[in-house]
Amino acid sequence: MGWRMADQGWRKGPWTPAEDKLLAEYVALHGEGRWSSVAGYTGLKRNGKSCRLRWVNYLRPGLKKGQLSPQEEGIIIELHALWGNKWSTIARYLPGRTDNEIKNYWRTHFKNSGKPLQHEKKRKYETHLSYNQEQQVYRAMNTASSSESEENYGGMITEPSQSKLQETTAVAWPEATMEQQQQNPCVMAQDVARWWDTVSEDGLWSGFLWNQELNHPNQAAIEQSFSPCY
DNA sequence: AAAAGTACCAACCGCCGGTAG
DNA sequence: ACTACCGGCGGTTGGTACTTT
Repeated sequence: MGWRMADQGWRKGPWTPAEDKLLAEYVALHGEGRWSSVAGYTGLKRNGKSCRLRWVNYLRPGLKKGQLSPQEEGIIIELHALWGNKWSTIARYLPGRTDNEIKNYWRTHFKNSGKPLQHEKKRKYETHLSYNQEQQVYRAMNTASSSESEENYGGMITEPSQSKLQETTAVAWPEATMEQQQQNPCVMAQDVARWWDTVSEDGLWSGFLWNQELNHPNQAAIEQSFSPCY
Protein backbone atom coordinates (compact mmCIF):
# COMPACT_ATOMS: atom_id res chain seq x y z
CA MET A 1 0.00 0.00 0.00
CA GLY A 2 0.96 3.61 0.32
CA TRP A 3 3.19 3.08 3.26
CA ARG A 4 5.18 0.48 1.46
CA MET A 5 5.87 2.46 -1.67
CA ALA A 6 9.17 1.27 -2.94
CA ASP A 7 10.36 -0.72 -0.01
CA GLN A 8 13.96 0.10 -0.75
CA GLY A 9 15.90 3.01 0.62
CA TRP A 10 13.99 3.59 3.85
CA ARG A 11 16.05 3.92 6.96
CA LYS A 12 15.08 1.72 9.90
CA GLY A 13 16.03 1.45 13.51
CA PRO A 14 16.43 4.07 16.20
CA TRP A 15 15.84 7.70 15.35
CA THR A 16 18.68 10.20 15.64
CA PRO A 17 18.23 13.66 17.19
CA ALA A 18 18.73 15.16 13.75
CA GLU A 19 15.90 13.09 12.34
CA ASP A 20 13.69 14.05 15.24
CA LYS A 21 14.41 17.69 14.57
CA LEU A 22 13.53 17.39 10.90
CA LEU A 23 10.30 15.63 11.72
CA ALA A 24 9.35 18.13 14.39
CA GLU A 25 10.02 20.98 12.00
CA TYR A 26 7.89 19.36 9.37
CA VAL A 27 4.96 18.96 11.76
CA ALA A 28 5.37 22.52 13.00
CA LEU A 29 5.11 23.70 9.43
CA HIS A 30 2.50 21.38 7.98
CA GLY A 31 0.74 19.94 10.98
CA GLU A 32 0.04 16.33 11.72
CA GLY A 33 -0.94 14.17 8.81
CA ARG A 34 0.33 13.73 5.28
CA TRP A 35 2.99 11.50 6.72
CA SER A 36 3.91 10.07 3.39
CA SER A 37 5.04 13.53 2.30
CA VAL A 38 7.53 13.89 5.12
CA ALA A 39 10.34 12.23 3.24
CA GLY A 40 9.82 14.45 0.25
CA TYR A 41 9.76 17.66 2.24
CA THR A 42 12.47 16.96 4.74
CA GLY A 43 14.80 14.59 3.02
CA LEU A 44 14.27 12.10 5.80
CA LYS A 45 14.85 8.55 4.70
CA ARG A 46 11.90 7.35 6.72
CA ASN A 47 8.59 6.12 5.44
CA GLY A 48 5.37 7.80 6.47
CA LYS A 49 4.40 5.11 8.84
CA SER A 50 7.63 5.36 10.73
CA CYS A 51 7.33 9.14 10.90
CA ARG A 52 3.82 9.00 12.26
CA LEU A 53 4.81 6.48 14.88
CA ARG A 54 7.80 8.49 15.99
CA TRP A 55 5.71 11.61 16.28
CA VAL A 56 2.82 10.00 18.09
CA ASN A 57 4.88 7.98 20.52
CA TYR A 58 7.80 10.24 21.20
CA LEU A 59 7.81 13.73 19.76
CA ARG A 60 4.26 14.90 20.18
CA PRO A 61 3.99 17.72 22.72
CA GLY A 62 2.31 16.93 25.99
CA LEU A 63 3.54 13.40 26.25
CA LYS A 64 4.29 12.30 29.77
CA LYS A 65 7.60 10.60 30.32
CA GLY A 66 8.52 8.29 33.11
CA GLN A 67 6.68 5.69 35.04
CA LEU A 68 2.97 5.54 35.33
CA SER A 69 1.41 6.80 38.50
CA PRO A 70 -0.55 4.39 40.69
CA GLN A 71 -3.78 5.98 39.58
CA GLU A 72 -2.82 5.61 35.95
CA GLU A 73 -2.01 1.97 36.57
CA GLY A 74 -5.37 1.56 38.18
CA ILE A 75 -7.14 3.15 35.26
CA ILE A 76 -5.34 0.89 32.85
CA ILE A 77 -6.35 -2.18 34.78
CA GLU A 78 -9.88 -0.94 34.96
CA LEU A 79 -10.19 -0.05 31.32
CA HIS A 80 -8.44 -3.17 30.15
CA ALA A 81 -10.99 -5.16 32.07
CA LEU A 82 -13.66 -3.25 30.22
CA TRP A 83 -12.30 -3.25 26.72
CA GLY A 84 -9.48 -5.73 26.50
CA ASN A 85 -6.57 -4.90 24.24
CA LYS A 86 -8.07 -1.70 22.89
CA TRP A 87 -4.89 0.18 23.64
CA SER A 88 -5.68 3.27 21.65
CA THR A 89 -9.07 3.51 23.30
CA ILE A 90 -7.56 3.14 26.73
CA ALA A 91 -4.90 5.70 25.87
CA ARG A 92 -7.57 8.30 25.21
CA TYR A 93 -8.44 8.25 28.87
CA LEU A 94 -4.84 8.75 29.93
CA PRO A 95 -3.78 12.13 28.58
CA GLY A 96 -0.09 12.20 27.74
CA ARG A 97 0.23 8.46 27.49
CA THR A 98 0.44 6.56 24.23
CA ASP A 99 -1.17 3.31 23.26
CA ASN A 100 2.29 1.86 22.77
CA GLU A 101 3.29 2.81 26.27
CA ILE A 102 0.17 1.31 27.76
CA LYS A 103 0.55 -1.81 25.69
CA ASN A 104 4.14 -2.21 26.82
CA TYR A 105 3.13 -1.61 30.39
CA TRP A 106 0.47 -4.24 30.25
CA ARG A 107 2.66 -6.82 28.60
CA THR A 108 5.46 -6.22 31.05
CA HIS A 109 3.31 -6.32 34.14
CA PHE A 110 0.53 -8.72 33.40
CA LYS A 111 1.52 -11.03 30.58
CA ASN A 112 2.84 -13.48 33.14
CA SER A 113 -0.52 -15.20 33.61
CA GLY A 114 -1.84 -12.50 35.79
CA LYS A 115 0.79 -12.65 38.43
CA PRO A 116 2.99 -9.70 39.08
CA LEU A 117 6.52 -10.24 37.93
CA GLN A 118 9.17 -10.90 40.50
CA HIS A 119 11.25 -7.92 39.55
CA GLU A 120 8.16 -5.82 39.60
CA LYS A 121 7.72 -6.08 43.32
CA LYS A 122 11.22 -4.91 43.96
CA ARG A 123 11.10 -1.82 41.91
CA LYS A 124 11.21 1.25 43.98
CA TYR A 125 8.58 3.17 42.17
CA GLU A 126 6.11 0.36 42.35
CA THR A 127 3.26 1.60 44.17
CA HIS A 128 0.69 0.62 46.55
CA LEU A 129 -0.25 -2.36 44.45
CA SER A 130 0.26 -5.15 46.87
CA TYR A 131 -0.08 -8.67 45.67
CA ASN A 132 -3.29 -9.16 47.61
CA GLN A 133 -4.79 -6.13 46.02
CA GLU A 134 -3.95 -7.43 42.61
CA GLN A 135 -5.44 -10.77 43.40
CA GLN A 136 -8.57 -8.93 44.35
CA VAL A 137 -8.61 -7.24 41.02
CA TYR A 138 -8.12 -10.44 39.11
CA ARG A 139 -10.88 -12.12 41.02
CA ALA A 140 -13.08 -9.18 40.35
CA MET A 141 -12.16 -9.23 36.69
CA ASN A 142 -12.99 -12.88 36.38
CA THR A 143 -16.31 -12.25 37.95
CA ALA A 144 -16.98 -9.38 35.63
CA SER A 145 -16.17 -11.38 32.53
CA SER A 146 -18.36 -14.17 33.81
CA SER A 147 -15.70 -16.66 33.01
CA GLU A 148 -12.92 -18.24 34.95
CA SER A 149 -10.76 -18.86 31.94
CA GLU A 150 -7.70 -16.85 31.31
CA GLU A 151 -8.26 -16.83 27.58
CA ASN A 152 -11.41 -15.00 28.20
CA TYR A 153 -9.56 -12.56 30.32
CA GLY A 154 -7.15 -12.01 27.49
CA GLY A 155 -9.72 -11.96 24.77
CA MET A 156 -11.96 -9.80 26.70
CA ILE A 157 -15.04 -7.99 27.19
CA THR A 158 -16.50 -5.87 24.53
CA GLU A 159 -17.17 -2.26 24.02
CA PRO A 160 -20.72 -1.90 25.32
CA SER A 161 -19.40 -1.91 28.85
CA GLN A 162 -18.50 1.71 28.35
CA SER A 163 -21.37 2.18 30.69
CA LYS A 164 -19.20 0.79 33.43
CA LEU A 165 -16.64 3.43 32.83
CA GLN A 166 -19.37 5.93 32.97
CA GLU A 167 -20.38 4.52 36.30
CA THR A 168 -16.82 4.79 37.43
CA THR A 169 -16.93 8.40 36.42
CA ALA A 170 -20.21 8.90 38.14
CA VAL A 171 -18.80 7.50 41.34
CA ALA A 172 -15.76 9.70 40.97
CA TRP A 173 -17.76 12.82 40.49
CA PRO A 174 -21.27 12.19 41.68
CA GLU A 175 -22.14 15.84 41.70
CA ALA A 176 -21.49 16.17 37.99
CA THR A 177 -24.45 16.40 35.74
CA MET A 178 -24.67 14.54 32.48
CA GLU A 179 -24.12 17.85 30.73
CA GLN A 180 -20.92 18.44 32.62
CA GLN A 181 -19.68 15.00 31.80
CA GLN A 182 -20.50 15.53 28.21
CA GLN A 183 -18.83 18.89 28.06
CA ASN A 184 -15.60 17.89 29.62
CA PRO A 185 -14.76 14.24 29.41
CA CYS A 186 -11.07 14.92 29.94
CA VAL A 187 -11.77 16.45 33.27
CA MET A 188 -13.91 13.49 34.07
CA ALA A 189 -11.08 11.12 33.31
CA GLN A 190 -8.78 13.13 35.53
CA ASP A 191 -11.30 12.93 38.27
CA VAL A 192 -11.42 9.20 37.88
CA ALA A 193 -7.70 9.30 38.47
CA ARG A 194 -8.14 11.41 41.55
CA TRP A 195 -10.83 9.12 42.78
CA TRP A 196 -8.64 6.14 42.13
CA ASP A 197 -5.94 7.60 44.24
CA THR A 198 -8.28 7.77 47.16
CA VAL A 199 -9.80 4.38 46.67
CA SER A 200 -6.52 2.54 46.19
CA GLU A 201 -5.05 4.12 49.25
CA ASP A 202 -8.00 2.92 51.21
CA GLY A 203 -7.27 -0.55 50.00
CA LEU A 204 -10.71 -0.79 48.55
CA TRP A 205 -9.65 -0.90 44.96
CA SER A 206 -12.42 -1.11 42.54
CA GLY A 207 -13.82 -4.48 43.20
CA PHE A 208 -17.13 -2.97 43.90
CA LEU A 209 -17.30 -1.70 40.39
CA TRP A 210 -17.69 -5.19 39.13
CA ASN A 211 -20.65 -5.72 41.32
CA GLN A 212 -22.53 -3.04 39.52
CA GLU A 213 -25.27 -4.07 37.18
CA LEU A 214 -23.90 -4.63 33.72
CA ASN A 215 -26.89 -3.01 32.16
CA HIS A 216 -27.32 0.38 33.55
CA PRO A 217 -30.86 1.68 33.23
CA ASN A 218 -29.58 4.72 31.40
CA GLN A 219 -26.96 2.87 29.43
CA ALA A 220 -28.10 4.17 26.09
CA ALA A 221 -28.01 7.77 27.21
CA ILE A 222 -24.74 7.22 28.94
CA GLU A 223 -23.06 5.68 25.94
CA GLN A 224 -24.37 8.44 23.81
CA SER A 225 -23.16 11.17 26.06
CA PHE A 226 -19.79 9.87 27.09
CA SER A 227 -16.75 10.53 25.04
CA PRO A 228 -13.05 10.16 25.76
CA CYS A 229 -10.23 12.69 25.48
CA TYR A 230 -9.23 12.86 21.86
C1' DA B 1 33.90 -9.12 37.87
C1' DA B 2 31.53 -11.66 34.56
C1' DA B 3 27.87 -14.34 32.70
C1' DA B 4 23.09 -15.28 32.55
C1' DG B 5 18.54 -13.97 33.14
C1' DT B 6 14.93 -10.53 33.14
C1' DA B 7 12.52 -6.21 32.31
C1' DC B 8 11.68 -2.31 29.61
C1' DC B 9 10.71 0.19 25.59
C1' DA B 10 11.29 1.93 20.82
C1' DA B 11 10.29 0.54 16.53
C1' DC B 12 8.67 -2.58 12.90
C1' DC B 13 5.12 -5.44 10.68
C1' DG B 14 0.81 -6.80 8.84
C1' DC B 15 -3.82 -5.91 8.66
C1' DC B 16 -8.00 -3.14 8.42
C1' DG B 17 -11.22 0.72 7.55
C1' DG B 18 -12.08 5.11 5.42
C1' DT B 19 -11.84 7.87 1.45
C1' DA B 20 -10.70 10.09 -2.89
C1' DG B 21 -10.31 9.46 -7.71
C1' DA C 1 -18.23 -0.49 -8.04
C1' DC C 2 -13.37 -0.71 -8.00
C1' DT C 3 -8.69 0.51 -6.85
C1' DA C 4 -5.01 2.76 -4.61
C1' DC C 5 -3.62 5.40 -0.94
C1' DC C 6 -3.57 7.04 3.78
C1' DG C 7 -3.97 6.72 8.61
C1' DG C 8 -4.50 3.97 12.49
C1' DC C 9 -4.43 -0.18 15.31
C1' DG C 10 -2.75 -4.31 17.77
C1' DG C 11 0.86 -7.77 17.84
C1' DT C 12 5.60 -8.71 17.82
C1' DT C 13 10.56 -8.16 17.84
C1' DG C 14 15.16 -6.65 18.95
C1' DG C 15 18.30 -3.83 21.52
C1' DT C 16 19.65 -2.21 25.83
C1' DA C 17 19.63 -1.54 30.74
C1' DC C 18 19.26 -3.60 34.95
C1' DT C 19 19.37 -7.45 38.33
C1' DT C 20 20.70 -11.79 39.98
C1' DT C 21 23.79 -15.59 40.52
